[in-house]
Amino acid sequence: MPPPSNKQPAAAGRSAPSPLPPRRGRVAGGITLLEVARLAGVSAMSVSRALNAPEQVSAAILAKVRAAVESTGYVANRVAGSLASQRSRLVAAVVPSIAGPVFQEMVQSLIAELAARDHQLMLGQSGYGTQEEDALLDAIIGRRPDGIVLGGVVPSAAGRRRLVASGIPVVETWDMVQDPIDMLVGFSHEAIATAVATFLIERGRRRLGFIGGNHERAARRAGAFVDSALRGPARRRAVAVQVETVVAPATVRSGRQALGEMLRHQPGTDAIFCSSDVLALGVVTEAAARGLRVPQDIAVVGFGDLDFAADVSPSLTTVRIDSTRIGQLAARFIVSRSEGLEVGETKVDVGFSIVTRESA
Amino acid sequence: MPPPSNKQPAAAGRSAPSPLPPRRGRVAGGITLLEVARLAGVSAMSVSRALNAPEQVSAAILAKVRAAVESTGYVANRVAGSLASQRSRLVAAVVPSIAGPVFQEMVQSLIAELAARDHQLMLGQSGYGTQEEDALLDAIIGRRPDGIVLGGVVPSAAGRRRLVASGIPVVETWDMVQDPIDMLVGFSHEAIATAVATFLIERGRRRLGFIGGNHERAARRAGAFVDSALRGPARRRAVAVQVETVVAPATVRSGRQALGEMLRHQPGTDAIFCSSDVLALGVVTEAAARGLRVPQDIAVVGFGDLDFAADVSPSLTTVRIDSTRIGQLAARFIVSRSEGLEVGETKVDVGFSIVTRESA
DNA sequence: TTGAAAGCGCTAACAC
DNA sequence: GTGTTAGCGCTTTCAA
Repeated sequence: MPPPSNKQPAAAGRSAPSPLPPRRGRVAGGITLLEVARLAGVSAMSVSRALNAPEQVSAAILAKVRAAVESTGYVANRVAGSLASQRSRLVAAVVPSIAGPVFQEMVQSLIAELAARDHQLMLGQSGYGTQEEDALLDAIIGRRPDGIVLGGVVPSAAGRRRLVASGIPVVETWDMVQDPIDMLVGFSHEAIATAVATFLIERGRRRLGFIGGNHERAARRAGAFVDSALRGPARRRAVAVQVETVVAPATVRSGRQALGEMLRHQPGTDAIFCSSDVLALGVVTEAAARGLRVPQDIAVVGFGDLDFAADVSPSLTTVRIDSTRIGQLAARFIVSRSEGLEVGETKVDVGFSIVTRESA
Repeated sequence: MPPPSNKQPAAAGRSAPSPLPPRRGRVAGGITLLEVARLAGVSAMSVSRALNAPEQVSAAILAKVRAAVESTGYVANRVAGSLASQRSRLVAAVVPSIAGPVFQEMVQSLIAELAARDHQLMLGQSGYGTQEEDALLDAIIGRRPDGIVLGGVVPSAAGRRRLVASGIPVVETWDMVQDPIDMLVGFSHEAIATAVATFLIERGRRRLGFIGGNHERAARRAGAFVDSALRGPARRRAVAVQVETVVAPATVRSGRQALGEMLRHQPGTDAIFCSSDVLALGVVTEAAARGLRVPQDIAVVGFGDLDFAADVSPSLTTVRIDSTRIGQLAARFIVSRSEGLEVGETKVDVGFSIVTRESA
């Protein structure tokens, strides 16, 4: 034996020059797979299999392992599992804010659908500026989630590049963008705006208004709304369209104020499309306060079909999106992808519907 | 060179009897710390330090590492980091549902506060029965988060035991329970119910009503409300109190229906305390539909001070909780704990206030 | 079906 | 300040 002999029999070491101190103390931690294996009198691998693929294991081993797990209260460390298997069973979602009820339903269905497939959701909020958003994306990528769901978030060019480079499956939602990063589940803001404009014009409205948040999605909707309102034969188009912008997140209050602005800028407005039911509720409330009758004097269309839309007075005509389906599809796409399954078409337009109620 | 020469220079091997096959193929993965280190011409540890504790590293190395990171687009793998350091920088939160806007504000502030301290939030939804909830807790424990925040969730005895056994810091919120698992940030449902009952009685109301969800928190509030309404000298107490229960989650519709029930069971009810502003909005709406004036004929008090409370008509008198503060404190407690800092008092009552507006 | 070995990518501990 | 070593707790791969 050459120079300094190895003092530590159990540990491996290069054959060559190293002092090899005794056990270096790392913190203990809880019960591990190995301990369960010893207790059950089987190998670690058998425990792992019993837990993750019970069908590959004999009944005898299964019973022993289950008993050992039961008696120790062992809960497998998924951090270690993730590192070894390169699958985290974690999915990240980024939304502008969970405050607006718009993304709630999607997040909820994401959580539920993922839980059913033994995955968990990590939730991030963007909407604090590009800088922070890119940092958030890095924090997410660092966790190597099995997928990333973007809810109404348009990443910066740099963010987009990192996303692509990471190789992590991405599902963009809410918006049928032209050139998706990867997968896509959404609907067309333009199509909605066009449909609502047509809806209002067909009902004889001619002085239209749009109230939306100061973000890109609303802006796109506004543009399409104006365009389609002013298009077509003279008898089938608006004579005026006005757009008002409110600071996101939209509130009932900002809706009330926006109606004031709208009427100041465009007196005689006889129909308003709001980019959120919350805004619409504000508009309806303010209209009542001003002695305007809804829908006789002014028609109001909201967006989201939130839970209160049907039950306020007057009930709200609104655009309904099946957000639950969006969440489900996003979850399924990601889980399937990470299980190596072929998923068919991964660009899905879930469409929308106009729910006609009293306000329009 | 002795027997089977080591074919693989980079890997260690026991000195003794093992066949040592060649490289066993694991999937490649992306760029690793080691590659960045090679590129920068420094050790892996220096890269790790440059990234996590730049103050411990010389400017020269820092620059080299930064350049290498920049050029490769390297994003450190936190799964590996978590396993090695026993700190996941992940915090889990469990709420009954993010659909009810009640927990939204807390979750939002949790996310924000955690992000500011370089932690992420994992979100779970309970409220699918004890079975599922315990499974959810195990899924969470398996990820070894740095902390678990329980929002209005009362774990089963078994769940509680596993939580304690896991050694993971737990913050219970929303409710000043008697015997917390670990840390606690909340308020007293009883104190609120008592305060509201007193508030209404002092304003001359005598036939009180309570409308709440069919869950334990609301039940506690209902009990305390009834108790304190019927306590005290005859001239300062209610002559009747009626409790109506709605299926959670509360909606405007269920509030409307509940008012109907209330008036059927207890005609002449002149004040109602709702366990959510959403219910209160329903009650107010239904009252208007029935020709009852609010607050003259019937006073309504809500709970939550949701964004619309001040802006609907009539504006809602309601109980306000500083949920943002709850989220902040919960995040701070957990992060401090996982950094080994002493946190002082970890049972905090954040209190509440009654916001008086038109409806009462 | 079961087990042994190696290693996922990082950081704690220690030595220099 | 910087590098070396071992190992976090699991799963993949391969061999029996």
